[in-house]
Amino acid sequence: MLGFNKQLGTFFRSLRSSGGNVGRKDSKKATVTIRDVAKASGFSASTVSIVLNNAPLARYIPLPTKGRIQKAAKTLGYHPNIFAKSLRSKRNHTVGVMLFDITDPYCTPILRGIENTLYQSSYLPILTDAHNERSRFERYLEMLLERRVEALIILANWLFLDINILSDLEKPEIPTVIIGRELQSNSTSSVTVDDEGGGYAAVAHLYALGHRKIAFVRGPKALSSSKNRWRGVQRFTRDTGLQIDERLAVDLPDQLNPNMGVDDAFRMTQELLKQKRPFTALMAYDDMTAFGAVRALTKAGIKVPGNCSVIGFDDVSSAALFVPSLTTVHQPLESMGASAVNIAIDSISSAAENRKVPAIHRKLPSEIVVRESTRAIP
Amino acid sequence: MLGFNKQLGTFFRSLRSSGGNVGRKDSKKATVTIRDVAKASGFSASTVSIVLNNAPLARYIPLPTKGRIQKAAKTLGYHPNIFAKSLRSKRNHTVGVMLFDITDPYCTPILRGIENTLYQSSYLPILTDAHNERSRFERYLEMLLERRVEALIILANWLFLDINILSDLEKPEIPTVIIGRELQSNSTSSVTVDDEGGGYAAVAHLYALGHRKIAFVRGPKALSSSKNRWRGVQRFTRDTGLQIDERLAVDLPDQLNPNMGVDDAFRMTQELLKQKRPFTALMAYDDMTAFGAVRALTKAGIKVPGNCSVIGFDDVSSAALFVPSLTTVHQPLESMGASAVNIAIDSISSAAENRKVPAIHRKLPSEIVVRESTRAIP
DNA sequence: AAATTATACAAAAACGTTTCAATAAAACAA
DNA sequence: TTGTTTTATTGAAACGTTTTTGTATAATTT
Repeated sequence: MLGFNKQLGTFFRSLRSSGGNVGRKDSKKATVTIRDVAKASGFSASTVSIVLNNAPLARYIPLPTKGRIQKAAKTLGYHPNIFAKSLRSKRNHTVGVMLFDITDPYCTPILRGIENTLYQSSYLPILTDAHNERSRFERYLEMLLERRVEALIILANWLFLDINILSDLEKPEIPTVIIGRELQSNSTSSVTVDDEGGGYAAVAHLYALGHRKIAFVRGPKALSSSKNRWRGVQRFTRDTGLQIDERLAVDLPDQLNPNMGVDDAFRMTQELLKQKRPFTALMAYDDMTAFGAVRALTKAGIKVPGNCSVIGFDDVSSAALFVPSLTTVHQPLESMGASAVNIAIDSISSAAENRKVPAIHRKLPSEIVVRESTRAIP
Repeated sequence: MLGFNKQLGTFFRSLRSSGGNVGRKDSKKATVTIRDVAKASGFSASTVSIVLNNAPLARYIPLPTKGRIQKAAKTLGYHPNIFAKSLRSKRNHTVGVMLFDITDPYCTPILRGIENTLYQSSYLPILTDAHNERSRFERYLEMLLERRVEALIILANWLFLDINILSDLEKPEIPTVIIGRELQSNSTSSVTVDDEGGGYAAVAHLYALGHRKIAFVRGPKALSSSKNRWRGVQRFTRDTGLQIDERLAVDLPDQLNPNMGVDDAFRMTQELLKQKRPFTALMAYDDMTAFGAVRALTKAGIKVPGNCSVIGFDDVSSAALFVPSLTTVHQPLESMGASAVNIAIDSISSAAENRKVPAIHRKLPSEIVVRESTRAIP
């Protein structure tokens, strides 16, 4: 606490534009530079740089010298100018994080994972949000590349990712990892969750509770996660012989706003109910969809989970708060963010050493978390 | 779509490390610099710089010259090196955004507002998240200052802000605006919402619906927003003579995790119920608190809003999705973010012109949004 | 004793900009 | 004509680092 004030105090002073270094010749200098430290310590700027960065040559510098330099740097409140540093080293310890829609609750935990892991390596994220607009994505991509971020982490949430964007990403020679969308590319890494396994586990859960008449509100057809989750369901039906009534399976419309998913799901569920085909459980594409479905069911006088079980996917933070709290397939979002950062940082250092490493594709397991919205058939 | 590929294509090429500029002498250059443009266009680097930046001197440069330089820059795919640029100009079009907990749903819309407004001015945010840890905040503060961000925007969500942090912020000579906490400081600007007015409106809404026996789950005592909202309630009681039973007013414990607010509220509401003092409405500190309260009420067999109305505060995105959807006091979060950025950018340009302007303190009105969780007394 | 190697430091050359001061030509005024 | 201003362009000096190369001195080996 106290140490902070002292430490940062001198830092601020050193950044201040009023003359910090008294007693020097004309002394109207704004910041304290490496040369100031050199003069104060009695060594040259080169030596100071070598000592302060622990460069290879620092091996030859005796301890007393190091000590004096470090002391001088500290008392002067020296902080290297990051622009000059980057200009030389071409590195800036910054990565670009590109979201497609920060409004999507799916983002937040991933962001937390990204930030936390970056922090451990003293990297800082520059955040951009494409608002689901392609042109905005491109603009941001350009801005980030101009800034020479050392890596790119792209959050492909709820994204109708067309092939072109992928190919655009191949061009820049900068480590890139995309979260939530697997590419067969060997220049862009990816971190995904096992959607198919999750879909399988979700129906399996309902099945185990005795449900046989199950309705499905699938995600938009264009979404790869939607396809994969459904593939898991189909695999389960093959494995067990469970019959799916296709008339009880509807698709959310292709649509850019993830939060509209709730309203869409609400409507689709109402239409499902209009058909008067009984079902005892409903599997939703994701949690937002599930929220919409529960709302429709409740409004129709169908109790959840009393008369109908509902299962979601994602485990967004509000899933646990919902009444009834939502049984769902948990995605390890924070880990995904962490994973992406680890891949990115590894790539950065590989590139720094001129080692070529192929793209990494990591698929994390999902895990079902049972809460109140599903119940065994009486 | 097509234009993009062409544009960015040359950009990528220009950043590539394989020799981009063929035909030059030894031609193993990694990037295309301003001198390349100079040679290609037949003018000097100075002129190129002046033209491309529209510097004051550009006034004297005839159009044909400008044209040739711009063409050369474009065909070469020249993009100025931002480090060199910043090294000279001491500006980098970057602001630091410091959150105290990104997990707090209150953050997201503000972040959206910040990002969107920055985008308009071609600024980019560096995102940090203190995880409610003081030491982490300090570390991040130092990192951001080292990077010479041009301004600081601090999101004081659910923060037990001690005086020291405030005073620390006074030191750096960099425009700073804090969201969610008003300071009397005249060096740090602030953007807040009218908590007192919101508290007043909330209780007024319940009163108008006929409720007279109202329970309160107040926020942690240390939180200024908690105090201010309660002050609004008290003002209302003075204005109307409404009686508040102090035994029906409880406080959330001081605690760092905003999402734990739900559990805390759940417990506190249960204890409220144990007292067996009847109440027909409950006003919660914020939406999270309200979620916890609804859960406790529902569990105790008390229907919301049938037997008890509940009102929240904040209007986080899940408030509308909740069943029943939550009546709450809407904070213009996105506008708050936008407002903060506008203040910050204004301050930056004032500082650039050596104009001293005092800190700005903006207080935005809140607005009640009526949904399902409140109902008139029969 | 001479030759070699290890140690300890510094000078200078980048890195890619922007900007100030200088220059030269052209235009204008006296 | 000469002197002054305006227009058009440039060389060179920063900006603050890091890194390479060079040069002493000291330590070690032959």
